[in-house]
Amino acid sequence: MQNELIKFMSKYVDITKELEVALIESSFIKQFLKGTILLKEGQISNECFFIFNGCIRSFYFEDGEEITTALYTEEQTVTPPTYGKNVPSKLYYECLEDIIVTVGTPDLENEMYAKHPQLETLSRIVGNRIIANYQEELFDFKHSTNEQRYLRLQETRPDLFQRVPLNIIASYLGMKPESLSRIRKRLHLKTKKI
Amino acid sequence: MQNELIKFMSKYVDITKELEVALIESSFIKQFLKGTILLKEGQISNECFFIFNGCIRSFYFEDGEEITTALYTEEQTVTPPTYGKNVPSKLYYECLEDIIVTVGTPDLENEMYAKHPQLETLSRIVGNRIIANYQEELFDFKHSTNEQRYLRLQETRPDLFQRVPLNIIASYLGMKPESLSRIRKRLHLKTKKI
DNA sequence: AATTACCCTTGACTTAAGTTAAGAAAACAC
DNA sequence: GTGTTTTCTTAACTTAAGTCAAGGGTAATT
Repeated sequence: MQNELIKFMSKYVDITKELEVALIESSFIKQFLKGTILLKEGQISNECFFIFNGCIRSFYFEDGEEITTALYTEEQTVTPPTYGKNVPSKLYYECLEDIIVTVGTPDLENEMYAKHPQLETLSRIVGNRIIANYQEELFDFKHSTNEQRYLRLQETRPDLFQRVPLNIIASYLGMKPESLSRIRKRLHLKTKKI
Repeated sequence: MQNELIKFMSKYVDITKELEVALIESSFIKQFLKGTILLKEGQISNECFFIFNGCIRSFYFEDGEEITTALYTEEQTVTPPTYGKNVPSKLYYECLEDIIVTVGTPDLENEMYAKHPQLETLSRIVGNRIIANYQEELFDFKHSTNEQRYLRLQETRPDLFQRVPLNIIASYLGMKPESLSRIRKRLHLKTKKI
């Protein structure tokens, strides 16, 4: 199981055998059942996650309505915006499926950075990669229509449509379920006509 | 001038006197005139910037139209998504005003990280902060209307409206200049009625 | 001073999303 | 199995954004 984490990290930097052993020894693997709330609004966030298996969504309430902000699946890291900061979370984190994750905490992280400086380099590099991804996602989203957003998600994360209800996907895409339904209908008609 | 950079960094971690001196000695300060293109589409990006003064925008062409993806001003870092990667940039970076910046390169960065491990910690922490900001910006943008996006920009970066043409701001907000014009008209009418 | 280029606004029309309400369809519980 | 809840779709209506075209304003250029 830990190999997945090593594999993920190896994409970005060379992992020495020593570091690999340290990572495996220090990793806390946990399982949670579908429906588990990992973090509630108002709580302090002291945990981040790397998903081996399953799906997590983050959301908040606005006018009594759940707004889905993110959907995380295998090989993704889940770091609440308030992780390690002493401020209450605005977001809920909920397991949409049974999940298997490693759990990280600020203390554990700092301890590991002190022992293994390469890990800090790794963390910085992965961070830069994530920043570049967010930049691109934001730019793309800003300059596309709901239909293009739907099509892009189908291309980049087709699995989501097999495992997450459409109303949650609609919210994640920033539209109403009715709009998503209409878009899907339009596209089906087009493909049938061809 | 370098004090601004130190001030910026001090927000995130304690800067030792030794590091401060090293930063000041190693910093390349450059000036560019309004209209200068810092990076062109197709070029490799080997420079990042910290803005002391002025305004930079990034954009790309789509169907012959300029799409503005970002607007950077004082105390912001400008890191092209392809910075340090050996791939051609899709984006242009243009000075909307005369600017004063420090210029960073991957080589210089790595040299500094090797000499001053605290700087790597700093970089990691600032990176995490930037990630949290992008997350929030993306979530907010997804779940708001064009009018709310306009109002939020007015609150968070009112200076932009004094220094950047409205058609560029419209593009940055992901809408057409006509829409921005109508939104401003609607809002002016509302405030006058009250 | 006249010309040009650029920026901003306006109006008419088209298209799509939000809203409200209602009803299938599917999943779940008992 | 039946009943219940959740999810998904549809329709009618309202509202707002995109599109196209035109015109006014302002600053820069010659």
